[in-house]
Amino acid sequence: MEKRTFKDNIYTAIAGLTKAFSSPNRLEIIDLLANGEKSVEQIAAQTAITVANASQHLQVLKNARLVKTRREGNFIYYALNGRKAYAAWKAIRDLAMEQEPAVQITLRQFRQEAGSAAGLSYDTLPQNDRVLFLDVRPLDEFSAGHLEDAHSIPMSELSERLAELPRDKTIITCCRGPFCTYADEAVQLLNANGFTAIRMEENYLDVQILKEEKWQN
Amino acid sequence: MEKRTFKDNIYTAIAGLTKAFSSPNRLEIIDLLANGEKSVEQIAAQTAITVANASQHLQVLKNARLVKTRREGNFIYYALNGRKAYAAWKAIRDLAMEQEPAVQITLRQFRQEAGSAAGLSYDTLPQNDRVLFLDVRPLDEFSAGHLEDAHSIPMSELSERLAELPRDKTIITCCRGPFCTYADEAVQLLNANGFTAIRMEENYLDVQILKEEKWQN
DNA sequence: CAAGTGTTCAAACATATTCTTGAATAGATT
DNA sequence: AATCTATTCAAGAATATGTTTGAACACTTG
Repeated sequence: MEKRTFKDNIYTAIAGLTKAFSSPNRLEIIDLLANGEKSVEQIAAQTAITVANASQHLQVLKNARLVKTRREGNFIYYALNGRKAYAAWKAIRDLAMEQEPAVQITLRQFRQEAGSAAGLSYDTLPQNDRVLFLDVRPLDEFSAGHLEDAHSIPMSELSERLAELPRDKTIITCCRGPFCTYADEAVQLLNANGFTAIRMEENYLDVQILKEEKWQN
Repeated sequence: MEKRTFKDNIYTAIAGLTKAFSSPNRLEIIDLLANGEKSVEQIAAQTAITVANASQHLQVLKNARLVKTRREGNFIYYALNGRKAYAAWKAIRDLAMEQEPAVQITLRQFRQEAGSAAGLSYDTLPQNDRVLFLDVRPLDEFSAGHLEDAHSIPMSELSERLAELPRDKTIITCCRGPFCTYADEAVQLLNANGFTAIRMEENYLDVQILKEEKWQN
């Protein structure tokens, strides 16, 4: 094989993969699927994408092997395909948060308006009995994976279940990650009700990766 | 700010970044620049891209803040902008090598024809005096950064400088990374001349990241 | 200041990508 | 077998992207 042919083939193949990452809608889908499998309808409902369009994006992701499918009854559930697929999305996300001004500005402005200020990074958080980790994602996402010591109250039920929460601890709200707004809404609600709440920046997968890296060495 | 506006802005901004990664030519440029700064002409010469086209791709990369520039005399030198930019490219590359059949097949076939078989990963390599690390990249790239204990002979000079190499050690050739062919050519030349040579899979930056991760924890 | 060199720009063309709409399909339920 | 439901497909319009070509620009050197 020619040296040039080799390189062309390699970089073209990888570009096929990165193209799957290069649409806002697909990024939102990836970010969503990182929190557990979802049907096409569920995905369409949680994003501003129509069902047909979501289906097409999912085909693109599937052809790039970024997602895998599972059928159950009438539903086809899509899920992220493998740890490295998430790792790639995380690397891109981290890069954007570090050096993409539009991302930084938008994040800062939204958080400021939402009253949730800057989120805290997991590894700067105290791990003692003065804090409570509160996962406000829908229950099925919590079931699919969560921080060991997290308490679950889906955002949709939070206002009715405030009694479950301690008033003498700092509540760390966690959700789907830095671009998810559940944790911001939770912080707002909790602070308005006399609790002390802060949002965590990462999602549980990020924390898991962090811990694995620590163990590994 | 509306929740929806927030997410649209965020994911659109990040997609702007990933689009910069989504062209074969730009990926080749990124992979090249990871080994040290280069002028537009140099980049065009090392790839199959015309100067004008390379310049345009570089503008795209610059707008995405993936590369930075430095002027010296008549030349403008482009370099990768920051560790996270490389980390993102590496995450994508690793993902592709793990689960993109086209990449795996092309790599295997090329290496087989080149007689360099499968490359070895740095962390599986013995670090004793039975091996010699031989960096066959051009001298300026070696100068920009290399493995501590590596010996440098640019591929273009290798055939005339074989006398410098020991016949009683295993020679580990290293170059720009898994998609660079210098190390394969070197292995072929060395084996044909009675040396024992194997190519290393990673480049020096990958090894550096690997070592940092070990130190960190 | 003129000439030379490296780089960028602008226009034009061909090709890809995205979203919408409405119909088709595959599997489950009745 | 007929019906229902979730999902996918197909076609078309609007927009975006990649490459080539030739000219323009910016800086250095004579």
